[in-house]
Amino acid sequence: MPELPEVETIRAQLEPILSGATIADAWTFGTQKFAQATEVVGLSIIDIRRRGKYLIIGLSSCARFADGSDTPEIGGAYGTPDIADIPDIEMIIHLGMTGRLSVAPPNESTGESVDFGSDFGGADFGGADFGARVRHPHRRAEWLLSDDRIIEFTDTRRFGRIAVVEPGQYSSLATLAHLGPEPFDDEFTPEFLRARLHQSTQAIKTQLMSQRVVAGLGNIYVDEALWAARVNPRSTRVTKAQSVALHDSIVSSLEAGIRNGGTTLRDYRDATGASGNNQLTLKCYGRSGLPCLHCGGTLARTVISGRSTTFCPLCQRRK
DNA sequence: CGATTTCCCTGGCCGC
DNA sequence: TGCGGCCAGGGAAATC
Repeated sequence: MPELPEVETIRAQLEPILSGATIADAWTFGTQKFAQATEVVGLSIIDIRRRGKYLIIGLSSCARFADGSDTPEIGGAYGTPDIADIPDIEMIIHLGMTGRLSVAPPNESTGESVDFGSDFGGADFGGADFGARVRHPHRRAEWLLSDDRIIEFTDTRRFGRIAVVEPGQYSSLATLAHLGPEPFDDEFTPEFLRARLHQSTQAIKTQLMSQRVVAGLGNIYVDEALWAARVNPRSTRVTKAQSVALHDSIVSSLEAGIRNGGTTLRDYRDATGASGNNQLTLKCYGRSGLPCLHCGGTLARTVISGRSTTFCPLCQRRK
């Protein structure tokens, strides 16, 4: 499931190849969750940023860049734009559980049908601008670029979402509107973490999953971070020492995820179609019944706010 | 208003 | 081999 490291991996791959591209046409699967994808036709991509698990694609009707040219200068870290303009429009993409983004080259974009393999059997939705084209059966949106490449959004389980908004106007996306700080920002400190956790009586895992305390954690990285910090997922309070350990483990588990190209358990692929490698480094998630790598006890499974949770009953005792 | 529960989706897997 | 049932889970909506 794409969490912050997976979304960041995809963002870093897409920004250099899509900055400056102009969207010539768009197609969407016929449901409300993806319908707004067509509202960006005619606009140019000026940057691709990320907040938590949300991709934010900045678009302008008249792309101008900081150096005065009409082409972007690539190289900014974490989507920092080198563009003078503030986007006219933002397209927000959430990958949900199974969302994938990729960019098809021109020779696969028009003309002959694309062979997706015998198990797909996708229907031909060919239109005038996209040409005759067999779409993957779980394709939810496509954007045809003026250079004939196609941005493809595929989402088997349709938990993803696409929204087009005025820049910074996120009231239609409640979670994004109330998103906590980025885990790598200076604002996110052990003191901040502890203070925010103590504002609610909900279980720590529930709070971290809410995105309101800190942005970007999902089920995998939450379980990893709580285990590494030896904090019980049902705790409602943390000591100062625990807040330091938990802050550190949140940051380091997410950094490891990025460094390893994301976690592929089943569905996740990056923008090139490649699997990540972080699943090889997981020490807690999915290991219930196996030995705890801290204390040798047996990791247990429970359910917290409807989510499968793995933890060590011995070294993650409630305090 | 905050906390909790339900629902959306589909493919993979299990047992019979 | 086929099939019913269950599980995975981010986030929005409904309910408590």
